[in-house]
Amino acid sequence: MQEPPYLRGLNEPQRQAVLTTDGPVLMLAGAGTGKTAALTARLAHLLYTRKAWPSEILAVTFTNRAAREMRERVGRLVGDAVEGMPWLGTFHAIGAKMLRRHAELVGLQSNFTILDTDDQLRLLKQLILAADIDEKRFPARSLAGLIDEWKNKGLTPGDVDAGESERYANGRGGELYAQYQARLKAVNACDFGDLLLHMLVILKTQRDVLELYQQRFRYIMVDEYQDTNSVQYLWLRLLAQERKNIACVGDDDQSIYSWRGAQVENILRFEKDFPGATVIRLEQNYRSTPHILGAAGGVIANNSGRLGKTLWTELDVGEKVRVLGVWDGPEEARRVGEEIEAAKRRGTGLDDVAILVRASHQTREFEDRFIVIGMPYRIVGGFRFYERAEIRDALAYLRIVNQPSDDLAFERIVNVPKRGLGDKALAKIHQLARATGAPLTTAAARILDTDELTPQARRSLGNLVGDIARWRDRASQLSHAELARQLLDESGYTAMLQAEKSVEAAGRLENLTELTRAMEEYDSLGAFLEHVSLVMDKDGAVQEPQVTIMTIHAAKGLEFDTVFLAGWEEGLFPSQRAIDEGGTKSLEEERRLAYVAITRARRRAVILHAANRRIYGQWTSSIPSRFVGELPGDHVDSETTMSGGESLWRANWSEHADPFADVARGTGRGPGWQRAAGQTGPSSFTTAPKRIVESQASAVSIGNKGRDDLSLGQRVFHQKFGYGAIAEIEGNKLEIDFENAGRKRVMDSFVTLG
DNA sequence: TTGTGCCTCTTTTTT
DNA sequence: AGAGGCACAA
Repeated sequence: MQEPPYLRGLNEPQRQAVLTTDGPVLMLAGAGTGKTAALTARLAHLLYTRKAWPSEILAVTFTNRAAREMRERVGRLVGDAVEGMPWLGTFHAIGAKMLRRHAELVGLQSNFTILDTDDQLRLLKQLILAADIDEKRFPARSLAGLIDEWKNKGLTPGDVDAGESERYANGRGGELYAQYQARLKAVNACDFGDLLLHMLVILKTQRDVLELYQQRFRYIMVDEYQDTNSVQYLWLRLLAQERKNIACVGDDDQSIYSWRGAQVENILRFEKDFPGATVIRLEQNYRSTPHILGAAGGVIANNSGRLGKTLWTELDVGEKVRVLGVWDGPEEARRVGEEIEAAKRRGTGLDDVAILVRASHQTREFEDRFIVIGMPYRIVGGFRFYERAEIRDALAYLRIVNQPSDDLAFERIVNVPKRGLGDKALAKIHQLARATGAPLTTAAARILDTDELTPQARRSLGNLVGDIARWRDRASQLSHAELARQLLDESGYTAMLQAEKSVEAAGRLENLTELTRAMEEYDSLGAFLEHVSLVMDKDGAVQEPQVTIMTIHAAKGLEFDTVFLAGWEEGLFPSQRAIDEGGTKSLEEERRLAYVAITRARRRAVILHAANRRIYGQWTSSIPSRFVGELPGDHVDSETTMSGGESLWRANWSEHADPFADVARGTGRGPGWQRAAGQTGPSSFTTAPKRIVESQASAVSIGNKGRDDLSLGQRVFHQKFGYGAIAEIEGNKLEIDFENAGRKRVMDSFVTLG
């Protein structure tokens, strides 16, 4: 008998994970052990053997990216059947889908709006103000954080006890939470947390609904189980209670989201929660070399309370992990740039290279450097497309057209662009709205008939109200993309950006064009708005090969041939906060982060640490991370560009302007020093390190063909810096006085004639 | 109502 | 350093 195609190439434990379909299954899958392959094969198996119809499988992931990937891979195995899988998606997408069907059970209408964090914060600020609480002492942000935490734990306002309530404004936390929920209901909206919490309440209180879903979902699969929080856990437990066919995949060593409410305990406790569970360990790693696994394993071994896995691989031993000590942040960026150029010459594609950092601000140093040397790069994360102000503004306009009662959208755009409708006018509209129980748009229309507003404000508001009414009329006749374009023009939004004439404004205009283009792919305005609320990312167009720069968090689940791990210094990684506040738990999470970081690499990993770094604008001397010290010696090579250790740094001072002559320097002996000094003891600073590497003077330029279209004084345009005039030409390097960015040195290949 | 200068704060951020 | 918030002036 021929075995089905989806089993091809799977190892024994993977097969077991695929074929053990019934009863609870816990799949402990270490980094790079092919868990997605096993998971998708399992899905294919369920469909192939007719154990379930596509619509009878609940498959949840955390990220849209993971959901997309799973959909694609299952599609490859079973073809179109995947199209019929309505319940494959993120927790939030699935929550939203269910909630729209049962919205009335929690007092919402099924076309409720999903608020973004901006709206949420604005709403909370209003409540805080109304409650006469000093927002300086008790910031809206912390209340938002607290409410989010409660929702993550599955607590409704009624469940918040005095002790919890005490955490905000002397015990008024619970009261404000209740008010917030009431306001959300009033404007027919909910936040991200509600998508899960409302559904949990429904499942808990409505027997028939629970039974409906328990019946429907013959099989449940959960990816990244170590990252589930309490609501998600409670959800799953309810849904799986009846059939108990639940398969969870995870890796306790990769739990890095506790600050978002994730409970590693969920995975540690699985066998207790689901008695009789089959536990399957995936330990064969297909991704990394033995040295990389050895280095990662050595670090993570310092954590306690692990379920424990031993990764092994059949791959060749490969290169050792390199630890590279440098003078300061700029040198770190310079060195990485040089290394990448060298790797490129050896044939490594730039798409195979990533730089991983602990905190997003670290990306900047690399960005600056890469612009200078002309290294193509992309930054993942940071500002996401749909979180940009201009996109949110545009969306708010669309929301107000789509949903007249969307008060928060109205507030957002009422004075953007500036229409002379400030706090005063808005307060009056609010007052009328409250008095009549009408939404803000209605109140705004009514207030025009009164003499509440100044003539100027009245005229301005009249225009806006008329505009909105007109757009609403057109909504039925025009495509929504076309509507968006007209709306942006007629509202004056486009004009506002055009008037600004800055590089940023030009970028914003482009983003808006991109937005309207993206809208064309959706059937209706409603469908598009649902997409943007839930899928807060944009699949960027594939283009030329680029180096990827991102945070370690963003890199989870990805892999690269060569990985640079920057900024392994005490205070940066592990972060100062983890050191100061969270105790062992936080430090262990940082260590897991280090583990995730190292295991992203297939063949080469380079860990960097700088002796000096500017933190909050202040030059600070730093010592290598304790995690550097935890790397096992047999898997690591250490180098430093500061030859001879500390004593010779002074010689370097003449070459660098010493920016912190007055900063007290520590002893230089700290957690990571032993490793950093090249496997020598803490007392042997005078011993020469294993290898001395001199920093190259400057980077090699790429694309060296000179240009004959450039001359002094020529006006040019640069992607990042905008318009400027050439002040100096030196080979293919230019000095340009930018109108907004000042004088910068850039490669000629990066400018176009302005 | 809008523009300004000072003060504070600063991790990570899948949804 | 750099952004965002807030109090005050025009």
